[in-house]
Amino acid sequence: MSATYFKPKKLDIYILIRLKNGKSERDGVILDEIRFFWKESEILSYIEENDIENLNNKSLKDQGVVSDLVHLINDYLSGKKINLYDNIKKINMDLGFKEKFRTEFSQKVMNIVSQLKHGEVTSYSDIGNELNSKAFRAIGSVLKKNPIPLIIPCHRVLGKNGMGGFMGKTKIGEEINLKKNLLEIEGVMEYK
DNA sequence: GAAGCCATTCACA
DNA sequence: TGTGAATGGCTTC
Repeated sequence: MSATYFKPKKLDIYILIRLKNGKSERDGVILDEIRFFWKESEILSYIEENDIENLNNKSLKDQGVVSDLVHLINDYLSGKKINLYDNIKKINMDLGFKEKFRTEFSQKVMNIVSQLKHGEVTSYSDIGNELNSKAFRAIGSVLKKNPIPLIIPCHRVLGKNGMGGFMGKTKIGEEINLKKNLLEIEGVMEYK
């Protein structure tokens, strides 16, 4: 397990990236988690609490992959119309999709969300319709557990009557503002 | 297994 | 607007 963090040029936040090596030698690097922080000190205590070793570890098999990912995220946040989900495959980084989402339902939800294009938004009920399910709230529950926001663009899922939640929160706060910021970067104006 | 939790939605006042 | 019921999958015990 290793981690690195950086401050993107365009947003006043810190982004922590956690990685782990695949099970076998042949496997590449698996993206374990992406997490946002508003203060540098919060990252350090999070790392301590979760017993993360090797911050900015240089021994990870392929450090190039990490800097590629940081570049990709910076490009995306600068307004370039790239789809991180598509691009991450090109840099030989694995998402550990099946490991992260174990139930059929959550895999289907995440599949739909990860197919959303840059600037495209949907709603919890639209996803439900696609799955022939009325489990709108369950869809929210799945998205809440998304450990790799940005890559799986859960910020592109809005409620029928407004923003909906983000990162576990439903009331307007820093988290939801970040969701708004991301949508603004993508040029999405049709939300309240 | 059952109860309780949810990043929702819709109808009705 | 605002409340309250319906909803179904997931987590926790």
